[in-house]
Amino acid sequence: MDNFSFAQIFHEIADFLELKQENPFKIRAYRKAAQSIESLSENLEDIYKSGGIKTLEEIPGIGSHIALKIEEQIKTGKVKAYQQLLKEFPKGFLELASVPGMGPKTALLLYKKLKIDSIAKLEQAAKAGKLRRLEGFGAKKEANILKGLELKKKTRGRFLIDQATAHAELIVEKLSKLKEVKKIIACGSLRRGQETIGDIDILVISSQPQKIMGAFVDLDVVRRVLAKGQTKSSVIMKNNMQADLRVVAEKSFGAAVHYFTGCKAHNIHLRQIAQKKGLKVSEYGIFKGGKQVGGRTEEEMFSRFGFDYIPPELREMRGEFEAAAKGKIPKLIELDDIKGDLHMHTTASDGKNTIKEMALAAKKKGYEYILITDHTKSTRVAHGLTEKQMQQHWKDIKKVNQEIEGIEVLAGAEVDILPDGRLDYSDELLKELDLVVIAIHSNFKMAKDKMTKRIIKAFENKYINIFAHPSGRLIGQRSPYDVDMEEILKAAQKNNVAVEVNAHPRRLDLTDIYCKRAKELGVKVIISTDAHSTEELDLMKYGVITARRGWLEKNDMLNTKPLKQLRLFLNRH
DNA sequence: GCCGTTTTCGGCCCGACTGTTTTCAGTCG
Repeated sequence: MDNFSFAQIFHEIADFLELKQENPFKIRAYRKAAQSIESLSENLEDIYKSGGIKTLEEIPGIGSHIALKIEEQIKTGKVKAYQQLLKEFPKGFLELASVPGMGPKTALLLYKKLKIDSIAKLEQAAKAGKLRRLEGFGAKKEANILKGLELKKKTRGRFLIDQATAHAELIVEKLSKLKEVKKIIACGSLRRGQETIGDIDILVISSQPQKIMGAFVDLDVVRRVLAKGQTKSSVIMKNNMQADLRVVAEKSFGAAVHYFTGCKAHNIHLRQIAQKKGLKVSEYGIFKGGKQVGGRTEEEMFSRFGFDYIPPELREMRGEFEAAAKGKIPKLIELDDIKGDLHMHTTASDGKNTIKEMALAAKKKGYEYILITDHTKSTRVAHGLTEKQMQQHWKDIKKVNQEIEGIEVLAGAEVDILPDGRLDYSDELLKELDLVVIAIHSNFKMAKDKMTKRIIKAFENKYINIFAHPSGRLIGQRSPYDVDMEEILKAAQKNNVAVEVNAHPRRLDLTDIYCKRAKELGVKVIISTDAHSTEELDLMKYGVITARRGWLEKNDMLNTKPLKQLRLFLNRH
């Protein structure tokens, strides 16, 4: 069973306990455990097998009780307490409480009074005007629930990071034109660089919050206003994404930007530390008694408690406080560190631009080198090249390289890993290429051990250099193939294969968690765009932010190095 | 249910907005 499925059980237990109005701290404990499991790079089952209950309890947020439940799941295939909860509540009941505007208490009340136990019944009752007659309800609340239902249907899931970025930039650009806006910044999961974004959080510094609120809810991208208060408003935009705006005074900037960036668990942890020191942290600052003693700058939110500055991408409660206390926060890689892009396509296969166009666009970005990596013959849907075509293509690349000054245009290919682990081209051809990228484009549904062997076999070819989009996932479209990533990374290290962080917002693959694991195992990482057009070369920033979330530094990467060094590392000189 | 440089028991972050209320509960982040 994968970690995500374990986490799901504990998330749901938390949801059920919330319905039962159990001790809120118990509920939080389950959620914390679930999040902790989600951020593990190693498989929970493997951790258990390596040292039993004891090793499970070493995981933060997992204590004796939850460790026993994990063991129970591994040994018996189910958790009794969880099964019990499933029996207690009708199927689909959890979904009720997740309707915007509803919560556990409302859901439970409606179940008791009106026997509502599904979304369909809720909609029926609300439309029939049955809710408004209940105590504590009114016409407005009923209407709000109907709107919540509508919203739930439309906003299926989360948004990709590039879409969210574009919308956040739009709001920031429009509001920053107001003279009352002193500072404006997009915070939340977007600032932390999460792979998908639920809603956009904007923080504004101003002494006239009312004016900002008015301008925000009147923006032409706004479809509906969810809430509008003195200092805080929420809207749904025309693309069905939610945006929240918060206004605070200058003296609270640091505290507010920290609070609004999150994540929640990170915030709670800092507030607990403050509490122990007799201080109080809120979005308004650090307080002693009633007096503000810090929080003007974000740096202060950490330094006041003896921590080094923690970059937003690391604020996920994955050990950042421990590192910050010891002065061990890495100096994270930046976009400017990237010296070349090693995965891109041209009109020769399924790209939109020619070799020359790609090269000129890359040169404009200040890159020292690029690697042209068109598809090989087995990827027929992407017009993969035969050996003969590839040899001609290789000549074309060399020609462009001679024509253009100031950037090295290298000849490569994105070579298919065939189902049996062999490669799509012969060694004779592979060794002619400057660098060889390999990837899987077919037979995604293999069994785990077979898929793992397939990839490791490909790694043993001495002419290959980079393993592209290692998990094969497409966010929101296709799950990763079933593979033992730990073994893959170890094999990559052994065979001197670099792994790719594919920067495309739909891929972001390796994920942050495996970036961190790759670093621990001494595997070199490369960030590439997999661009199919000159515009897509701009996607590099999303790969960089993913690598940052994986705690990676300039020296953990290969395409931050000059070409000579890069080739030396890959034994390709 | 978790956790410990005050603790193995007694704590557990903090504030905004809405709707239905005459002072607050529920939801959200």
